[in-house]
Amino acid sequence: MLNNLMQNPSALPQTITGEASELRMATFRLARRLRAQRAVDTMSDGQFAVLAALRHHGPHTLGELAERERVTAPSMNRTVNCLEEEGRLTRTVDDKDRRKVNIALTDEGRAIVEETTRRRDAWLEDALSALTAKERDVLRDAAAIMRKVADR
Amino acid sequence: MLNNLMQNPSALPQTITGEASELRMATFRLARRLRAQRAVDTMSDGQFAVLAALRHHGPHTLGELAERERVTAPSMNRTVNCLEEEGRLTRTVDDKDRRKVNIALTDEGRAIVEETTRRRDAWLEDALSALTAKERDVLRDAAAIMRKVADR
DNA sequence: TATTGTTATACTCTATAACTATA
DNA sequence: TATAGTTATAGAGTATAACAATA
Repeated sequence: MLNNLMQNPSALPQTITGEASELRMATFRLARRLRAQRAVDTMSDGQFAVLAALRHHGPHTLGELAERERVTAPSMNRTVNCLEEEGRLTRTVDDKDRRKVNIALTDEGRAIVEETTRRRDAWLEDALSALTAKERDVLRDAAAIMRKVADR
Repeated sequence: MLNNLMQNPSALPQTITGEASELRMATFRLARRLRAQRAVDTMSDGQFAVLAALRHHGPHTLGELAERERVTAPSMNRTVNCLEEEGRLTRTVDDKDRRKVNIALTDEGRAIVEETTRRRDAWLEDALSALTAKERDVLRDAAAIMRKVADR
């Protein structure tokens, strides 16, 4: 292998190029199928992302939510207004700094996140159960590596 | 393993449940990072998806594009209008059925798809090059399995 | 005076309903 | 009469600029 590389410096990059394309396409395709599984069909991805952030990272101020989801504060304000009207989260003024609002999930909001998560995992579990034990091992190892790649 | 299953029928499903969650989160996270790499920052995901469909599956009628992207015909019409005005695709009336329009990429449209693809793969290649050969093998095998799961 | 959130306004993308042209 | 596409119109999500409340 090292020898091959010295004779042809592009051998490794070429292999990685093809592998990257395959992984990119497979990732997009699987993400698309998973995203289609949701508890509330009428909710946008942006709205669901807010509920999921609150579920996994606890209460946020408006500014924190906007930064996490990479939208402007007015835009996040509108999304939060919709979710508040629908009873999926609550706004309360912060006691220590009364400029801030603390945004937290209601039980209903939490239930929506958990039900969507459950449906996505159920769909995927069903698919995994049709694979061989060896194939599942590969995917288990791959998941850890993919997270490392995505979070770097 | 079989013995274990017979003594405890939930052993396999529990393993798959955790594995499914890990794979779901890793897939979403990697897809998000990949999607952020694009050639034209002002183009929406919906617009890019149309160009990519034309690039990979050739010319489409308006109805075919709408069905493939799961939007309504008026909605697709508007997206196609924008892309046509920007010179990224062409509309031509079908010779055999003059109700239909054939929509095809221009050279500029094709270049945008290819440049975005190139950027995403370059980002991913860079990440893969930091992994061990064994880790890349796992991802290569996983990509094939993920496609099988997504396409079933 | 700076920071946090909100309101005003406008543009894009989505939808449904109505319309035009062609088969 | 049915089908393919388009136009009319409205609702949701995004943005920037201006404003209000608090630190």
